[in-house]
Amino acid sequence: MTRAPGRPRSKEAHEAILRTAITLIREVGYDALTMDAIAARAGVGKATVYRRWKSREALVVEAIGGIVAAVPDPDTGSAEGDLMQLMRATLAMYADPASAALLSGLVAAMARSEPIAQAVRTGFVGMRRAAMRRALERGIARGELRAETDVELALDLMSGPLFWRFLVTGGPVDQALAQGAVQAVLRASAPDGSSPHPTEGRAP
Amino acid sequence: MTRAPGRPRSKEAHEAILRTAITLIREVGYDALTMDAIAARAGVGKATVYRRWKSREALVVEAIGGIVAAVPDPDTGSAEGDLMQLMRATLAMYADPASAALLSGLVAAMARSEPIAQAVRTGFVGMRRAAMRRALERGIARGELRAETDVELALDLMSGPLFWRFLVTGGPVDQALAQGAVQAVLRASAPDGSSPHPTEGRAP
DNA sequence: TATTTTCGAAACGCTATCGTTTCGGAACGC
DNA sequence: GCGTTCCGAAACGATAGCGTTTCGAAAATA
Repeated sequence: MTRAPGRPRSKEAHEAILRTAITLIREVGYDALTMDAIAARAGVGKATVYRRWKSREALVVEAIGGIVAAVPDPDTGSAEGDLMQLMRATLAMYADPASAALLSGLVAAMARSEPIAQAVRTGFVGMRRAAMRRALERGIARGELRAETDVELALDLMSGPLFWRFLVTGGPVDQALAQGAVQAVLRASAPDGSSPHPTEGRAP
Repeated sequence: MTRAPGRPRSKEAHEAILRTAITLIREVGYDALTMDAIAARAGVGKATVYRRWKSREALVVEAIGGIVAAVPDPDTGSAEGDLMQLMRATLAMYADPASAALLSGLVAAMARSEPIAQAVRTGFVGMRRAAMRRALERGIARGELRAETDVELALDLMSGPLFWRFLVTGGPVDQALAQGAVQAVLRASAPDGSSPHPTEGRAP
């Protein structure tokens, strides 16, 4: 690895810029995000920003990748227990004003920028999704869910209603909703002849 | 009713402005929507726009109210038939690039403006929701669904996954998804002891 | 006909953001 | 110590949207 001459780029500035970008998306959304504001808030010259990223989009893509939400990876012994624990973590995200604003701010950006859409899908959304997928697959392996279960469909049946209520209907994004979605998936994918075993409630 | 003196306001201009606002939200989204562009495209002076609406937000709220999507109100005799027909209409909306762009353009606006959020909820989203609610309630009256069914939850279990896939995962918003969501609701809300009767498929 | 109001079009001054450039100084390799 | 590169800060000209105002013409009432 050759070492370039001259002063090396400041790691602190780099991280401060990414951190500030996320903070500002939370506060004002993606569309209202300006390079001037990022540089000023990060205590950095604009030239320093443009030296590293050629556009706002490129900066945001990298910043999104840096959001590493703490997603649990539970193994309670039952699909219902695992899924509900993951759903509670998602409820907490929607309940946190900062995270919620970030999400709604990114939705508009996703619709207009494919790179940003991919970053969100493989980033913090993808992490949650992967954890839920593992919980479902363990449930299938245990025989709690049918082997032919459409996992992608099941995932969207659980994540979708929360997102929909949060962004569109404005209805409560609460435990009852999470429970209803999980129960619907468990009942729909229950092995033939098995009776449901609602240990946490029944739904809808 | 007294008649004001002077030249009356042009109904044509009024409607052209509202129509153009919708068209431009589809094309560029809400954030990039400008009064100059609306006036120019509508063939109208900016003063004419500002004479009627004091802000872009007020204009958009009224324009949203004018979107009267043709929502079917089916009565096929079964909850499954009715719901699937409504879901197919929703699929068609997502499949239409114009409507889809409009929806994603409005999501960002809803997050930042409560009047706009209300207009969307009571407007074209509310119409679809009301039709689905009627289908569910007929199903309850017929005994296809339990009387204690949480109708609001059931509605969100069906609408949410489509919205989620469309905006976030980018997965297919197709018949299989609609069917999976409807089947999950029907199974979850089936009366005790009844066997499901999947006439259109099984899911997930 | 006289008066009033709206019409489309254009220009106004103002502010904000863009991406670039310049500046003196600081941090590195050689 | 020298050359190079990056640093934060500031200013640059350009573009764009804001909301308002002005203009002569058109459309209504009285």
